Amino acid sequence: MDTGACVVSELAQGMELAMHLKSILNSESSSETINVLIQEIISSYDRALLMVNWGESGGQTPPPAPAMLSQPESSVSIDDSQDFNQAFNNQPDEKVLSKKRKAMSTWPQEQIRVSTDSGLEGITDDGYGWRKYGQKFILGAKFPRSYYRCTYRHVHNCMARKQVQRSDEDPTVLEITYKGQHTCNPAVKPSVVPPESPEKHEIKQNNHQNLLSNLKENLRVNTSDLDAPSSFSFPSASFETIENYQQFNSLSNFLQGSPSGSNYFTEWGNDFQHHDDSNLSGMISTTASTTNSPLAFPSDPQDLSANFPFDNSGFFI
DNA sequence: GACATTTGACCAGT
DNA sequence: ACTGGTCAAATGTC
Repeated sequence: MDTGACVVSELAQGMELAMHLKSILNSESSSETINVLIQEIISSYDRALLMVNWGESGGQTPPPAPAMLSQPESSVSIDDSQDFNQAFNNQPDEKVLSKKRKAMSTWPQEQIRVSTDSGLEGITDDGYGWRKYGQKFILGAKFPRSYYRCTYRHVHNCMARKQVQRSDEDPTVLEITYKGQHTCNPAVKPSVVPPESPEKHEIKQNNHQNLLSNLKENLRVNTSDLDAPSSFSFPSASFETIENYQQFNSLSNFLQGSPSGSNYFTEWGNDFQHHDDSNLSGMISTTASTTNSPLAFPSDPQDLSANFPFDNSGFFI
């Protein structure tokens, strides 16, 4: 099956699952059933997105779905790579400092590219807290590389790290490399982090609603043209002055979900706007896969069920 | 005061 | 020796 057909199949399956979900949300189904359905919908779109990306990069069929949009604690089966788990389990003891860096190079690694041109600030937020611990100009690169580690490194001995670098070719693209796996669980964060204030909760809810309404208004998937993935359009918004490094750095920090930034934008961004020229793979591309993607889908069943934006012809309504 | 970022210095790998 | 990655003191923000 070619990429386009696979994408259509995945999207169709997602739509079917969404319909099913919508129907059972009106009945008295268990929350477990609902969660399973939601996870399957997410996985389905996840695979479709991967296919689009791989299709564009060479028209190949993607590797087995890594469920890049799924949370690690998902109850649905995820294609957990054995290599990944082995590498994860072999994370070095921090005491062995002399061999630490060498060992770290073998940690599971995932690189994604996120375009800041999309206005999808929240798309890089993976629900984890990150703390910047360094910045360095890399030889041959126009822009500095920023180093982040998990905020709960000491609390949960979480050794997850990530590096963020602006692309030389396209300054609006952030290349984010994740190293290691979180051993902290975002679900237990409230024991460490104070509960969200009502104001923040309201902001978050508004973002959900903005997301959905803007998706409905602006996002269209032309299923008849899926062999040309660029037709899968995501919107665009203007970026700040490129030459101003400080501005970029501030934006970068904002994107990384630092507590002073946008931890509250945990879903697919909050400011979709229509733009015909941007394309999905330019906005997001994955060059390696793990089960712990930074990309998050709305997890609230209400958000997913409300006016799920496909019609029968495969278009977003 | 607590916590985050910045940035020069230091360390380890090649 | 060079480079990338990390540390930690200084500084900023809430």
